Amino acid sequence: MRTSQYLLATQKETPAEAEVASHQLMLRAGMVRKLASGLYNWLPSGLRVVNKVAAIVRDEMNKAGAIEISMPVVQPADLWVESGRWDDYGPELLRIKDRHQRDFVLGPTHEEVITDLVKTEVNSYKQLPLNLYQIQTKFRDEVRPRFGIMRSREFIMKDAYSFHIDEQSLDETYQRMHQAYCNIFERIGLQYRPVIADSGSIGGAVSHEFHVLADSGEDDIAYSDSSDYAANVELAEALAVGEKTAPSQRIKLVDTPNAKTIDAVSKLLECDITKTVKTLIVNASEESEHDFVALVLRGDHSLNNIKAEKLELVASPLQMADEAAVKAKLSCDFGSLGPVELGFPVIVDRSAERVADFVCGANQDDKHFVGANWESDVKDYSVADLRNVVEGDPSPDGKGTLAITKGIEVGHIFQLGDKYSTAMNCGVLNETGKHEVLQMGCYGIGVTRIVAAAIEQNNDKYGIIWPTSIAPFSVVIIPMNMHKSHRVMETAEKLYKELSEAGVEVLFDDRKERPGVMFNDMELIGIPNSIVIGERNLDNQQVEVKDRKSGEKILLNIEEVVSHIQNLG
RNA sequence: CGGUGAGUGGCGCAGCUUGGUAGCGCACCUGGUUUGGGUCCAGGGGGUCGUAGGUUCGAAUCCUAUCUCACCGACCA
Repeated sequence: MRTSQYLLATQKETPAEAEVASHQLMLRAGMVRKLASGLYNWLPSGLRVVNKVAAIVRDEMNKAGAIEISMPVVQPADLWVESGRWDDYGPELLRIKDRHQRDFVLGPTHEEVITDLVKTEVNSYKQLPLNLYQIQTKFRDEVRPRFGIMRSREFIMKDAYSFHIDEQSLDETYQRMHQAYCNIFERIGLQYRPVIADSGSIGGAVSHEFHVLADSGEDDIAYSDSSDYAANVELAEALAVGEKTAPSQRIKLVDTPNAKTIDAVSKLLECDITKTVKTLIVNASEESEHDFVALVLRGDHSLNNIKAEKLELVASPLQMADEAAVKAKLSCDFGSLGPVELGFPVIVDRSAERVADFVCGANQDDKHFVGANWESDVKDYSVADLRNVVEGDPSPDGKGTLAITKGIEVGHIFQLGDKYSTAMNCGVLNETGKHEVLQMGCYGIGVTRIVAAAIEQNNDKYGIIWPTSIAPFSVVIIPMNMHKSHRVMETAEKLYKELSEAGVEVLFDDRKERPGVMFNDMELIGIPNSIVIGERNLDNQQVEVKDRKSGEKILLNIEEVVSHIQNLG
């Protein structure tokens, strides 16, 4: 491709709306242009990258035994009513009507359509397992589209759905998809982690997210420094920390005027914050005989809502108790609560339970207890994992300690079980001739999001540094003053022809621009290699080949260039 | 949905307080100049000042309504 016949569309200035690196660079490098909030045009360079990513995903999916199909973006509402998600999905689902006033949706995902398809096309267990996928545009009417391509409303996703006669078969395919995803991210060349995830509202039991590690990520991931363990912070199990010491003090009531927070109390009483506990009152579940449940954490730890609401005694969704209602019962404010003689169930975090001689609220305004102990002073309580993990906690798998990093979710795989197949009555005849509902798995990869994530992870002050696997071009020819020098032009044309014929994706910057302009544009776009041709080196029949990532330059004889570039992979 | 801020040539912005010929930089076009890291000079084209209404002799500027966008929050396969 010649730049003179291409739409390069680079720009010097960064549009004010772009916050994150990938968004800024994609705009400046001429990859995308915004059409409206969360909607983007893909320009030639951007589309080339999208297609590269899609090709790798497609190849690995095929290798893993999945079969490509294509389903419509517009879907009839009936199917969503049938699955129950017409009501459950909320405003993120864009609903439209056709000319006959029939309801349709723009597909944010395709569980309904695929389940309906398989229901009619697959009738026997002999046709299973089956894993179907598509690479296709999705639409989600995000509350707040942001970060450019990272969270747009329209995006390209690879979504696969597998169907099984039993859970064992589902698990086999799930493991195979897990491996295929690892292959994809490794082949693209990104730093990533598979993490144990919450299956969320899509339902199902087992689930992993695949995260590209980058500081601008929206999710927090806890991972072990010495094993493969990684989990979303929301889910990471928090083991007990701190030594369990024997009680050495008797409980004592002290005045703590105006000390309503853990910080204030520990400061006033001059005690370490890890020797305090805090008490949070939440609404109890309906099955419970009480109105409230007290959740007790060590002073420096924070409550994990997801863990809390999974407890039997706790109402789901989790709801903090109304302060007035608590005051009516205990006649004190939130700032003076403690687990001693509360009159409703007390659940203590594992780490809080290890603290002896602790400081806690006395359930009287402006009073706290010091030297309190579980066995002697609280007596009736249970212990559970309630808190968020923090950096330095022991890893739940027993190997190493946890660190926390930011990640960009680029893939998510689920074992759905029979949620959709039951709702939509999707089954086959089994070996005994009886109708059996299918087990399902679903596996998504954000193709366009990977493009943005790759930039987040690979850029410098000059621009994008594409991994070779997904670069829009493998090499660019940058001639110095070609329009003045016949020798330069001849060499450039020759190399362009030879590289093109060798099947190398080569860009030829034949614009009548100054060298600095070309260097800057090509570094911004992030092409992995450039061939600089100038009078200077032609005297020795040589050209310069420069690596975008390392900045290293080497001189090569002209006839060596093509094989050298090919060997770079 | 709540909070904050912004809408002026393709992009980045000034002008608004105190109403009176719509400006600057980048980009674009023409000519020259320069040529291994975003040259320099001269000339040129392009804007219903988000939209609608109002006040006024006169509105980018003041008032009202409305739309759009961004950031923070809530929410989220």
